[in-house]
Amino acid sequence: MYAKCGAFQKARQVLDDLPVRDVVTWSSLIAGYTYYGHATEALDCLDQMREEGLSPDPLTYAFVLKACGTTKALDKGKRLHDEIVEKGLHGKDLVLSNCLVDMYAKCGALSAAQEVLEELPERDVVSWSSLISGYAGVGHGEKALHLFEQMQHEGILPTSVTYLSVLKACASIGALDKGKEIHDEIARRGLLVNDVALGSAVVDMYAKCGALPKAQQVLDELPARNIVSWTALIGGYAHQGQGEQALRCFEQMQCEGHSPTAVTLVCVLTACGTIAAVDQGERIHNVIARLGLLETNTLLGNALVGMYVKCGAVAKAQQVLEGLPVQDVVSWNALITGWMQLGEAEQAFKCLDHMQRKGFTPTSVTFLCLLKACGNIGAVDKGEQVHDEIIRQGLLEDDAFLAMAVVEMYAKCGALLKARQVVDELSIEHVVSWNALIAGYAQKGQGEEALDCFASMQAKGILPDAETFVYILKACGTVGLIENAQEYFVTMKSKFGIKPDLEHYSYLLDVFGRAGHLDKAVKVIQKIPFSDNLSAVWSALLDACHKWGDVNVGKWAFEQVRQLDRSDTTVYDIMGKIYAAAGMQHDAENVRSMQRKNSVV
DNA sequence: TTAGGGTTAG
Repeated sequence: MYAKCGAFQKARQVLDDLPVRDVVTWSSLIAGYTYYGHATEALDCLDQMREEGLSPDPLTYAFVLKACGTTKALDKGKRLHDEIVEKGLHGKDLVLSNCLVDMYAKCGALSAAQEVLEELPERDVVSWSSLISGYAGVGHGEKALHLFEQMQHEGILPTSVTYLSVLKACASIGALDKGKEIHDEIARRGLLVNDVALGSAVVDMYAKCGALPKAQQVLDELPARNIVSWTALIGGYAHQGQGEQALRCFEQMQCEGHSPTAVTLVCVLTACGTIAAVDQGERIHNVIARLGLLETNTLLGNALVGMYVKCGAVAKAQQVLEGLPVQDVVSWNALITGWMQLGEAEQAFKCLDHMQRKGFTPTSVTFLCLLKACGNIGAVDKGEQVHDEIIRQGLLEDDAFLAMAVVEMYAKCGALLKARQVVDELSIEHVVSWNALIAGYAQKGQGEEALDCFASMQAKGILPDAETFVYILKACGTVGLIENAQEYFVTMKSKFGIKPDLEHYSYLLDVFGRAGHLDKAVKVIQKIPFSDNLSAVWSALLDACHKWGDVNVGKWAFEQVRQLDRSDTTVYDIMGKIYAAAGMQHDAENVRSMQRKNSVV
């Protein structure tokens, strides 16, 4: 009774005073500890009962396995598994077997969890849900959805708990269509009526898939909503950069009488950061300080530092960080990012020094940021020091993005030979580091070298991606390789299955535009299969018309673009220049007056 | 006795 009420001291005292103790006594205490999240104490009790010569029964095992899961005590869990097998309990007691699946899943040993499930003579929705939850929890959404299919194939009906994990899986991989399907199924089964958690998970799924109007609609129509449902929506808006919407929801939520939790406040701070709403952020900061939440919550402290950083108030961020009761490497990284973004590489390195003196070890994120700072200001020496440190820590071996950042740093500093050397010496080759190198050559106008890299990477068996072709086309433009560009544009789809996007069309058009082949540039623009955000492409064509003095194509392009978007004033400027350069002052003046009228409207 | 919703740095 005492254990169940969470009165552990009293429960323990009663147990200690008992003249005779048995498995049931101990199990009750262990159950209490486990239930209230005191996993370490639960595991200690197991050792103590063994010292008294008592042997755990299936019930005891169930509780301690749960404790192993919450503390990620995989080794201990494995030993218990062995014991259970030795005692012949495995496969006899489905509840116990499910606890094993769950223990492995929670410890991240997902293949072990799956193995246990597959060996079971019979399994139920809990066995499957445990495994699915494990995969969904670490972001392996595809795998989780696949297991969900398999479960249904065995004729097992999902429960609300299963759906929670499946929705999480959809959210983690942005599987909107699948998520919608699940939502429909849940609604059809009437499960949303009295399950706030499930409703929140649906809101979260839509929000994480970027379908915010739908997320909002679901929240509005929920029979019951709580702080979690609101937080999911606010977090969704914040992540999509829709800070105003997030803050509006935050207001509405409070009007409905829900008090924010630390998690809500983290999301709201993120929202403030996306729209640089430093005043609002400061108000939240005051609320947090008043409630004393920073004492216990590092995440909130980090979010606060991140908010000031994103608002550009980096000095303030530093001040806040220094005053935090608990700091961690994330807040330091946020600060270093802040200085980097302001172009203050010196300050960024000072922070590195500071954090190391405080005993924090820099992570890949720290190095990524410092490399960016060096690249931005061309500090190749500093960059080389960072590179050496990364090698010393052995981080280049398994982090392709860090390798890419090293290459990018050297390339941006103009040390292209060094960049090439790094790529050649990488133990794990990945397309992103080649992309950084090719981009570097393209940026410096060394088109031939860029194409040479492209050949080398393919010779090594690395497949190009969409980004590779962006830089390849750009490289062709810098040296006027028209035929090559056309060929690459065709083969990226035919040979590599990469559908060209707007950026590819823009660079192809630019190749022709730069070379004066305006007829070909026009053909490119006519072939673009999308209609949104085309103004930059039209501007590029007009620029080319200006460069080559082609009034006719210019006039045609000008009319087309005016039908698309009359508010874009830059095209009037260019058209005016084209007329003026051709000596057509009257037409030039006409365009300018159109522009004036337009800006009045 | 078994599965469970919202959060930070690039």
